[in-house]
Amino acid sequence: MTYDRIYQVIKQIPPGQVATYGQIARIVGDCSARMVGYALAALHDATDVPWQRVINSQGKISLRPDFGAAEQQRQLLEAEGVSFDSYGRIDLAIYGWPGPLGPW
DNA sequence: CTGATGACGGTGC
DNA sequence: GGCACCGCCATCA
Repeated sequence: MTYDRIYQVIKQIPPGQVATYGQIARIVGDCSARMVGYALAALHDATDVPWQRVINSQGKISLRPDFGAAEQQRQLLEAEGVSFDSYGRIDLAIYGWPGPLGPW
């Protein structure tokens, strides 16, 4: 699985923190954020990957509300202590994942 | 094998 | 700050 690399990085995201697609792509070594997004799109409900902690550079959920996953994602993050603003965005300056090794 | 598509990012206007 | 275009690579028809 080519996405395994991406999943491994996402699994390293600690609770209460979120990471952007670009962040993941950068850590993995692949600059193509699309791969990260597509990797998550291939996920299923029963997965060990905390996909809810992966958001776009805007700090928002890219998923359309059609699937209802966005709502689930928001609830999961709120349960971890991540706060959403009135725009439904996350403050990356606070909850942004610094990286697997710490402050980058 | 070719073409189109997709949970995006960055840059330019 | 928002919108348009390009690139990037795996997957599907």
